Amino acid sequence: MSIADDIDEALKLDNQFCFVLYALSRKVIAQYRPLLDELGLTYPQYLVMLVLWEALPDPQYPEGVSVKFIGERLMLDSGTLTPLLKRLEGNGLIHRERSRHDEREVLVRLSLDGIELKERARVVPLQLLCSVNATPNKLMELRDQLRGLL
Amino acid sequence: MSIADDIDEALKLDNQFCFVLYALSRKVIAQYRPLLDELGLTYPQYLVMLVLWEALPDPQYPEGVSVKFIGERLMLDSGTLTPLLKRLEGNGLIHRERSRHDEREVLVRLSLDGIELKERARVVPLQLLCSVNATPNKLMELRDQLRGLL
DNA sequence: AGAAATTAAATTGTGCGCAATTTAATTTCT
DNA sequence: AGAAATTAAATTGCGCACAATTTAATTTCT
Repeated sequence: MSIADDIDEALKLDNQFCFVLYALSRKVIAQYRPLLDELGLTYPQYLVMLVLWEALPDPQYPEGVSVKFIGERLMLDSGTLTPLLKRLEGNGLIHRERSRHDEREVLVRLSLDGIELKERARVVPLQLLCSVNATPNKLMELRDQLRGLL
Repeated sequence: MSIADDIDEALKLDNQFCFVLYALSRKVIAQYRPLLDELGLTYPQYLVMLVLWEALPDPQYPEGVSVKFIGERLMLDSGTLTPLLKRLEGNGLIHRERSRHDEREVLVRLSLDGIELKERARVVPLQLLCSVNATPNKLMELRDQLRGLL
């Protein structure tokens, strides 16, 4: 087995870590789709709602959280988030307004509908678990290993 | 710890397997970007080239491979592939033409530039490995575990 | 205080992904 | 053979991702 052969092997699709990651990520998101359709959310919108449901009860953010805050949690920039947040606002799930303390920031808060949606979203994680071909413990173990690469 | 608390835990961003998958997939693709920029390819275009470099020397496909074949390897449909292949054709890396045997099919072949590009792409897998924070063996192990979920 | 640098969002433009539909060719029935 | 069903790509439309730029507000220097 020569070095040239090693390089040829590395160029094969099935040997590529990143392709498996890319394909599996799309596959699992596809498994979320029917569940999130019920809530009227896309997967990235669902992630934003998770951030808001988790942070906004916290008295640390009485006026809402900034776009920057959401972007840091999800590793997304304003080019992705601004139009996404406008859609969530258009669907009545959130409010957006400029911060009074720092006019550069836009603060995002949940609307009543947005707060209520959390109850309907509670079934999603367990439902999804059923459609994945692995035990919860195995998934947690894999999750922790993958997180180490982030 | 009540069941309601378990559900609240499951709704937290950091506990979600899928978010880690989604974020890591984007992060690793971002690490490919500077390398692929050198080749004038996006990551999905690189994957198509990998399929072609791997399949087209095979005498089983003397006339090229169909869009369907590429789509099955990459788990992508014609809605994604048709415009992507048109861009690769526009950049002179591939040829596309209707099959004579079955006019429904479009056969994709490598151009001379497309064949030559493989030599320049040979450095990519090793270069990428250097930018990932894990040993090759660890990555192979993770890859095999993730592939089990595909 | 006033210029320069930094920061937060928004905007613009390109390229995916994917659902849904359309078009055209081939295969399967009867 | 001819209708019906199936198949392969293409097309249409929407929503991300992300690079690059712009706009406006705040902070840092001197």
